[in-house]
Amino acid sequence: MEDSLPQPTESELSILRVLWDSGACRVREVAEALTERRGEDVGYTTALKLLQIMHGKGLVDRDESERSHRYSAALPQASTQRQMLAGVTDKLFGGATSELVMHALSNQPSSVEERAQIRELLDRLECDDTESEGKTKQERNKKK
Amino acid sequence: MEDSLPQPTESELSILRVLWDSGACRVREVAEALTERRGEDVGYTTALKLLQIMHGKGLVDRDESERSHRYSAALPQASTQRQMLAGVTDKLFGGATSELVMHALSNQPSSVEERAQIRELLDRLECDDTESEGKTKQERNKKK
DNA sequence: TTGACTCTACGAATTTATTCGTAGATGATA
DNA sequence: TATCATCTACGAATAAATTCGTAGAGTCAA
Repeated sequence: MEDSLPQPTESELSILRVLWDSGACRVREVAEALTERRGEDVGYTTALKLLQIMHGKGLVDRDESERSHRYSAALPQASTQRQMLAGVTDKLFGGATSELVMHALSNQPSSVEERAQIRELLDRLECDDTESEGKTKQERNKKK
Repeated sequence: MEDSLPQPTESELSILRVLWDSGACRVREVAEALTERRGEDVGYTTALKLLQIMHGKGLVDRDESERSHRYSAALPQASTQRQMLAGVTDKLFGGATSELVMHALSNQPSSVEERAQIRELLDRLECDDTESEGKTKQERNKKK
């Protein structure tokens, strides 16, 4: 257990990205950021309504201590990325992470530095596997 | 240019997966496969309607030579995976492929063999970069 | 040729997501 | 106090995705 909130919709995700980038925001700031990021105007009440819905779902926290409320993402970016990425891996690759990874690498350009970083991570993962020799993968992944 | 069809919706994607796995299918087969894959019953006419819509969008081809039509995916699986993965990379990681890759690897277990395969791919990509030394990345990626 | 069965087509109900207008409260200020 | 700007709340219009019912045609066999 850790999150288990509803998956954000497309628009909700774009709002979360604003909040992750900028920290707690007022409605006006969110509406302006959205307007800037898409080319198109996003009305004030549109942003407000979305934030209210997201608050209802628990996706954002709300600080009501001032008249203009401040909203912030309820979950850290990494945790949402993980949850949604797992969904994509399932829906698009039948759960095969390595397929997803290889597709991503083959189809989108990467720099030498990025690849080096990925190799490092792979090495670290190799280590983890070695350390826990003798345990099954299930045991290793058990959280508690 | 290569595909440029509308992105399949969630249900449409689940139908495409049936077609990719099984090749050309009749409506009945699709409906049954869907019913099996989700735990829940998917009505015959539901599958039919979806396939008709997808045919309208160009997502599937239809062979009408027999009374019960046969549907097949219009695009290969890999090409759809690439297109949708690019979308996810944008929406979830602001376009940073390497971030997506590292998240995927850190958060979902992988086997030694899979990691070896990924390293191989990374090496191959390294080669490509070396071969085209002196050219800018843009030049290298230019298609024609 | 009648009846049971299966198929396509299509309209329509339902659900979910998105956008926006309006009402009423609050606060600053002339 | 009257006016203006800004805020929240909320209903409702719109759009998109999903599900299903029914009509009508083709096929087969008794």
